Amino acid sequence: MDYKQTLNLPKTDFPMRGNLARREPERLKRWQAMGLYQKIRETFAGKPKFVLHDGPPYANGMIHIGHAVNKILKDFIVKAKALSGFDAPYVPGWDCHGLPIELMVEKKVGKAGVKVSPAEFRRACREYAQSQVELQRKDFVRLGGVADWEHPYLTMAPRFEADILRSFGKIVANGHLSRGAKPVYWCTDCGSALAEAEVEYENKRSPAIDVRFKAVDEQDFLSRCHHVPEHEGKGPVSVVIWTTTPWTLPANQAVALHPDLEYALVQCQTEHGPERLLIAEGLLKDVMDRYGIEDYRVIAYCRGKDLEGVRLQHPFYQRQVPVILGEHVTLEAGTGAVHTAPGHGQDDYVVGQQYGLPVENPVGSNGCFLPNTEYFAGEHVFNANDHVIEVLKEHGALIHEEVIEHSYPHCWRHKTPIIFRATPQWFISMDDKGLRQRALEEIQKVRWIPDWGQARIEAMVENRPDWCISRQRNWGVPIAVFVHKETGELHPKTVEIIEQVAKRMEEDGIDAWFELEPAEILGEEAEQYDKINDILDVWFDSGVTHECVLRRREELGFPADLYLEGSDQHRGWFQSSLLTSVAMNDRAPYQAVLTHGFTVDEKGYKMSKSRGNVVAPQKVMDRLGADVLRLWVSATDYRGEMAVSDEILKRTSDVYRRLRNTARYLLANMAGFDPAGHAVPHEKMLPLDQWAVDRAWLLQQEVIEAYEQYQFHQVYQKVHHFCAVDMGSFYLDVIKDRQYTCQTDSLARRSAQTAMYHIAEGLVRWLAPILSFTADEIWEFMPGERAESVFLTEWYQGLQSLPETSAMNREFWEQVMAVREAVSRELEKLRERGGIGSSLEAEVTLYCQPPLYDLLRRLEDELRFVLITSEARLLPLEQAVAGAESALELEGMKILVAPSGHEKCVRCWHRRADVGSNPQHPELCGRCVENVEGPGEVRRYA
RNA sequence: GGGCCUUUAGCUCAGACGGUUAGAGCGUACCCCUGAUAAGGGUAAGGUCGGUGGUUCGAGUCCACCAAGGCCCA
Repeated sequence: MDYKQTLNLPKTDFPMRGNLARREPERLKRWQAMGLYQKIRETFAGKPKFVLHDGPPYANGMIHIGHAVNKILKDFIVKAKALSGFDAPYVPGWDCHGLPIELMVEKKVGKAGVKVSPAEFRRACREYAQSQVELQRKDFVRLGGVADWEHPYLTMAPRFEADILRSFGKIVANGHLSRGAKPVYWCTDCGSALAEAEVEYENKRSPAIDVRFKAVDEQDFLSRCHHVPEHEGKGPVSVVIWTTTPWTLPANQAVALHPDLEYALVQCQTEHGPERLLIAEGLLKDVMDRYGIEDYRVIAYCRGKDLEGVRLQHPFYQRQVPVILGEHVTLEAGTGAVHTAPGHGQDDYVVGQQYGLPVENPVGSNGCFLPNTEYFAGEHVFNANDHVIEVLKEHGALIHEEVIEHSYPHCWRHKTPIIFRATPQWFISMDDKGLRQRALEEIQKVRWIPDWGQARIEAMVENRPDWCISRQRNWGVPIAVFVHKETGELHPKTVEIIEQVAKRMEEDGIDAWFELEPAEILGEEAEQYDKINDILDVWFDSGVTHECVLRRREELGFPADLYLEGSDQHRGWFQSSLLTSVAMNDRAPYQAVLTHGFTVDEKGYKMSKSRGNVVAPQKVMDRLGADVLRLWVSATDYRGEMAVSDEILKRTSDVYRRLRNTARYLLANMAGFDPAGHAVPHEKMLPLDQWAVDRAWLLQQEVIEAYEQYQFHQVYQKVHHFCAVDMGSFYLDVIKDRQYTCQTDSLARRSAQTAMYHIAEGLVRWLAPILSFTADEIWEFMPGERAESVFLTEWYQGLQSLPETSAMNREFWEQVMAVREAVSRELEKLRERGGIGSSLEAEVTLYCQPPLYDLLRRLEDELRFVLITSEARLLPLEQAVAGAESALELEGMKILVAPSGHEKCVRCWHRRADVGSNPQHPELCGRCVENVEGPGEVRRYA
């Protein structure tokens, strides 16, 4: 007789292999067809809200793995929050304006205003951005995130553009706007500013000159130095600067020294007679060699900081300039003293801001000095170099001149050298209305994850200069203001005008401003005003999504519960959002900010094309599936760098298979199980099954806690450990016999099935945020009535804990497992000796002292099922025979294992003395006979 | 060059208050099973905690410096 038919073997259609690359896209279609996102919204309507606000990726190029990490982490949170009973909407967005898109479009259609009209150019930008959004959306959707992909926010939507402008208007109304000047790359041939990306570095020959700046008050100067005894010296005292751009000297406002560098005052003889020159000590020899001076002597020393504030005479203008301090001063070249013209250099500008130096710019847009520039009016700056040198000579200020070749920025278009030129710009002032102070206060109130994020953004906000928000570009939201032609003041009704323009922009987008006739708004006043054509920095666009998205979308709300981006956004979006929100709302736009690290390769190096270590998310999804990618994200502690490599993904796939197979085995054992009719009440379940549910109950607390703390790698570790150890290695292995051999509808079997059912209900939800595709697939195979998708449910409430007072409580099973391990070790030894193969071929005798003896006694004759041996005898330790091995790590126990001498029951594979005792069933053991045609075996414990 | 951060077995992670032979899972090796089978079970071997120097009776765990990486600046 084929007794196999009398067994309850596992059976399921749930595939063992995920086949994710093929199956995931099918499931995506189903989600889309059923309107999953909408269904989730409806299901959770009315629950407390949790708003995770999506930071917009820039709409340019294919998504890389960093994008994937970011979106997947967000999805974990949104899904876990739903399971915890929150209404957690997620509206994705894209950042659509800005220079990178302009540059891409320039390549295609040419420069705005040159080959195409600005209006056409903007149209082309809009089309390009839209195409990039589609490209990226496709990949984002593939990742499996639940989001309102049909209705994302785009910063280039007309309504959005209008709201950006309105946000700007609020900031103006609150008095944070200021106008100033700032040096930018400037091509005198283009007659316009260049972006950094439009600058190329090439070699150029330039004059390199050394110039004296005489001390106005020599006594003051000398009193700050440490003198070498008996060398007072004589002649004028000067600080010497070195520059390769003589033409910037008319705009000089200061001389910068490094605060901590050592400077030497040198007595020497020049064509002007005896004099004293200040040079950085570390460059002294080089400088003297350059000047050809052999006879010199140091007569005093000082640190740069000793001279702060000393007044110097400008070399040819009738004005004095201060000595200032800057960390940017180096000993790489020159004299260690840096001529500072804030209107003509980035460093100079920054340090000039700190000292409140004027940002003077005597150079016109064509590169010629303005008419009121003494000596040089009308001359082009590069031609003026010689003239400047002449004037310096006339004033006795030139010490040395030569010509050098060096790397110098050039216009990528004209290939001509460019200059730094201060131009009028708009700023959000950090201090005029206390924005910096208020922002710092708001930072305190936000929860930063990890907590060092707070120190990081604090330092940045403390030190940042005013935010320059204007750009002289085409693809962006206009700074829609009018400035009085003579006074330079904003129109008194600027705030109202902005709202009028915003209304027009709701219909026509940004073109509404560029095509606006000023008279339409200003009437007769139009004559007196200039219409500003600058656009806003794109960081402003994304920085006001709290206004344009959170406040505009009904399902969201201000402030957000969470912003979540890469750690680079402390300087970027977190800060731009904070500053605009404080400027507009006087509070931070978020309650909490979470940052993740960047992806690196297995050696910890950043990913780059040149290194060839780039891992493309598309490839991972095509080869291994989005769920494996998601599992990798969950497994990695995102607080530091996140390493990816083939091996790491391989390991991740291994874990995936383990999780999948655990779920599959649970499903396979629930074949024919209907929870409504077959579920066993908790108190009637066998103690071992109660224990298994208890493990799940405990784990669920930890899983929920880990999700709440955004510690996804803990979820990963714990759930995996549960599947591999608690379930695979112990519980599921032990209950096989009971599952397979007991009667189909017996309590023994239904009890285990009930446990597996509860465990599966828990497991499918723990996995859902991470293995979204797989969990939803498992969901479909689960028995019982249930919602359409796992994402429409909350945490499973059917798990119960095991009472501490139970005779077989947690501690009891812990001991049993320790015994089991000890027995396993002995069985392994026996196996190595060739004594047995399967553990069912063995019999084991345990010689124990109390309390272990009493503990194991409780299992009665079911101990053998826990040990998966054909016999398990329990005897007092005193009766231990020779050959019984002491159990390691277990007090008072000896173990004797031996091959069973009995026949193997063909049905349950146990070797029992009673095999064949029933002539009707000569191949069966006693309990199998009972299970096959009797009332069925009774199990009480395991 | 500066600010912030990371560095524990091949991989991913644990390691309050400094204190027994540094843990887990995976992977690996070997064995078993063939009624989870492109599955499942067992046993074992792998770290001295990036490096150096301190504090301490005692440090992966505190301090200093260095190294290799990362983000953001310059």
